[in-house]
Parts: sequence; C-alpha cells; structure tokens
Amino acid sequence: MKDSAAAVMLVDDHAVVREGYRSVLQKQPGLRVVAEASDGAEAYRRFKEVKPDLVIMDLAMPGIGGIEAIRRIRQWDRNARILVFTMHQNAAFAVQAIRAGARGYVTKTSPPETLVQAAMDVLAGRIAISPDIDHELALSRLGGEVVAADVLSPREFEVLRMLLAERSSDEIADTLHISPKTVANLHYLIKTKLGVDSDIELVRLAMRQGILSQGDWGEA
Amino acid sequence: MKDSAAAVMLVDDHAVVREGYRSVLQKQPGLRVVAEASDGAEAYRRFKEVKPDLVIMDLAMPGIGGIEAIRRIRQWDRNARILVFTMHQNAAFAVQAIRAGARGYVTKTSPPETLVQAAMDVLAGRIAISPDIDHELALSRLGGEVVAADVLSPREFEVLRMLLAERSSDEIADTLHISPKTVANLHYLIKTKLGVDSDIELVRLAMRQGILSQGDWGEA
DNA sequence: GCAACGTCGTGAAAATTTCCCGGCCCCGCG
DNA sequence: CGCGGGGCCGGGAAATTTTCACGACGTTGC
Repeated sequence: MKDSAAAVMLVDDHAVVREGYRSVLQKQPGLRVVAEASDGAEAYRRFKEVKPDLVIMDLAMPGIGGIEAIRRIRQWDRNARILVFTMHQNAAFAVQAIRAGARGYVTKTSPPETLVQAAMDVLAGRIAISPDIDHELALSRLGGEVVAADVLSPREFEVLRMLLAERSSDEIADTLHISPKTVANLHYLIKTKLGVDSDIELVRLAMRQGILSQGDWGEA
Repeated sequence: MKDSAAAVMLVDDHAVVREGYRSVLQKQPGLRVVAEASDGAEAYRRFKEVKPDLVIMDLAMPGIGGIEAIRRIRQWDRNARILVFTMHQNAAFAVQAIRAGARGYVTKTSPPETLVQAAMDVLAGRIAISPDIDHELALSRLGGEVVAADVLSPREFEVLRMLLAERSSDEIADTLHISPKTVANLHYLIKTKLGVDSDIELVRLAMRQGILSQGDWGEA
C-alpha cells in the first residue's frame, strides 16, 4: 500500500470507545479504519483475515487479555505493528506490553493528538511511548519498588498467584503436592523478598504490578 | 427548552472516550452536547455554569471521584439528572451511584444504542439501568455476598478503611486513640462479619464493593 | 428499668508467622 | 571431578497474631 491510507484495526471491548478512536483517527488523512474487534480472541482472528498495517488496542478485555492477544498476533506475524491504548497509567503494564511485542503505549488520558501522533510513529517504524509513561518508567527505575516477576523464583511466583486467587494455604499445598508448611514458608519468603509486611500490602503491590488483573475481581 | 434539543454535559477523564460519547449522541436529534469536563471538580464547576439538562459521566476519575461529584451536583440542584456511564460491571458501584443521586447506570460494554436510550429515558424522568447491571443486582440480592457498608458499625468501617490504606495496627491504634489490642479485635470482628478468612480475601471483597477505589493504587 | 447494641478492653488458648536450619537436586566453573 | 551457588522442600522453635469468651461502660429505644 504505497501511499494510500494505512489500514488500521481497532480493538476495545467498549463500542462507544471504539467510536471515539474512529472519530479521532479519521481526521488524519493517512489512516483508514478497516476493522474492529471487541476482545483478544476476535482481534487475533480478524488480524489474520484483514492483515491491517496497524492495530490499536486496549489491554483490559474479557477472555484473553490484550497482552496475550499481542503475543499471539506477533507470533503469527513477526512484523505486526501494535499500539497499546489503555487507561493504565502504570509502568508495569507498559513493560509487559512492550515485552509481548507492542510497538507503542499511549494512555487514554492523553490528548487525541498524542494518539494520532503515536499511530503515525508506529507506522513509520518508531517506538511510541506517551510522556506520562516515560515518566513512570523513569521513576520505577530510580528507587522504584521491587518487581515481583524479577526477584521471585518461578515457584514463588506461582504460589503468589495462588495466594492472590484466594486459595487457602491447604488448597495450595494440595494442588502443588507440597506440605502446607512449605506454602507458609514460601508465603513468608515472598513477603520478605518484596519488602512487604502484611498481606494487604502484598495484594496492593500485586495489583500495581498487574499480577492480579482487574478482570479477576470485576465480577461478584 | 420546550422542544429544542436537550443540553448534555459529558464527564470523563479520557478525551478520546468523550469523543466517542459525542459521536454517538449527536446522531440523536434530541440531544446536544454543550459542555465537557475531565474530572469531578471540573464537572461540579461547569454544571453550575451551564446547568445542563443531563449529565453523562464516568465514575473512575482523578481527584474527587464520580460518586462524590454526583453528590455535590445533586446537593446544588436537587433536580439534576445524572446518568452514569462506566466500565464497572458491578452492582456495588451501581448501588452507590444511585444512592448518591444518579438517575441511570449504563456500562461501557453496552451497545451505543443503549446509552442513547438511557439518556432519553433519564431526560424523560425515568430511571435507566442497563440489563447486565440489572442481572448483577438480582444476583447480589439472592445469595450475594454481605455488603460491608451494611453489616459493619461505623467504627468497624473506619478501621477497615485504615487497614486497607496499608496502615499498621499500631498506627491505627495511635491515630484512633485506642489500644492496639482493640484494633486487633476490630480487625477480627470485621473479617467475621464479612465472612472472610484471610486478609487477601478481605482486600478483594473491599475492591469489589468499591471501598478501595482504583485511584488508590493506579499510581506507583 | 431493662434489653439491645456498639465500643473498648483483658486474658488465654490456638494458630500462624517468622526465622534458622539441613537435605536434595541441578548447573556452571576451575 | 569437586565445589559453590541456587532453587526447592520441609522440620523446629520462638515470637507474634489470631481467635474467641468475657466484662464494663455509655446510648438508644421500648
């Protein structure tokens, strides 16, 4: 597609929000919205059908989330250009998204021009990160808190997940085939490594770092 | 405003999302968007200036949240018509919003027509609740979980808030001028009343019920 | 007055957390 | 190969917390 408009696919579970993307993007002559999807699975399916030049997508979605969708799309097409557009003003999510293969990360609090600019940047092969996330990222390097995924061993991380899933120590011991005592020890080790004193702090740290996704608690 | 279009104010901290509302609403002849705001405080200020016939607003916003904004606006104008439009597919939030004075609650996952329909309903004096929330609400009546704000005494609720704010038992005892022992007892009582076994469950129940707002953990 | 309730606190048993330890396995290195 | 380092698994024991029963007190409502 030499110099005709670039084909863009929008992914967001909120129809009204997609309408917003569309309205903002269509003001830019170089862009043309050719497809939409409302969850990760649909995004992957539609991507294979229409092969858009650019995907703009949210992270918080029912079923398979945005991160996983990015991974799958990139696995199918190593050159896919994906721009994340989300409400999460949080460095941890940005890191996850970029690692999964996103080429840009813009928060929904940004002015519309920023989205358009980022879209053009990504299409031109550049990496686009919105300023607020740049700032967050800088902060998280300097004196930021420990990153669970970094300091915890695989086993510890697994136990952390299960603890967050509201499973009792005994249940965890059972499904992991280890003694409850070991679970208690792991629990303690995890808190120590993360520099946290109570379970309450633990849960909130996990949320900040995106280990506990919102989807997990949105429904009663 | 006999039969000219009704004046609508949009409140959402995401500019692109407001663009979506606008795009969807302007297709409806009876509606005219006359103002926008990006947080609760601005919403209150702008409301007093333009006195719109209808306010459509999100709940999750920086600074004073949507619930508080609803309360203030309704305090200033008992007849204000406010329609909540949010991503929270959660009965607890809906209950809070309605109690604060909202006349409608629609989730962002709803199709655009639902939003338009709800807007017209609220303008006509009806209460508008989207079907998914109706369903949640029904569920929460039948066998739903206990509501913290209902079963806890004021003191207990206060302690719960402080626990969630990551304050240590000793700090709480100090600022409340009671013995640490009493805090421990309250902590225990709270968990008992809410039918919860661990602090982890406690935090997640609090999140579901909107006692711990996202704003509190969104930033690192 | 008195019953019901929320608040504050004590006490003491039960359970958990905390911390140190040793053993096991695997891997990289001199 | 021998050796140290790491992750994994759990025992043990002290320290702390959780749990629960029990008073005492003031308020509220009947």
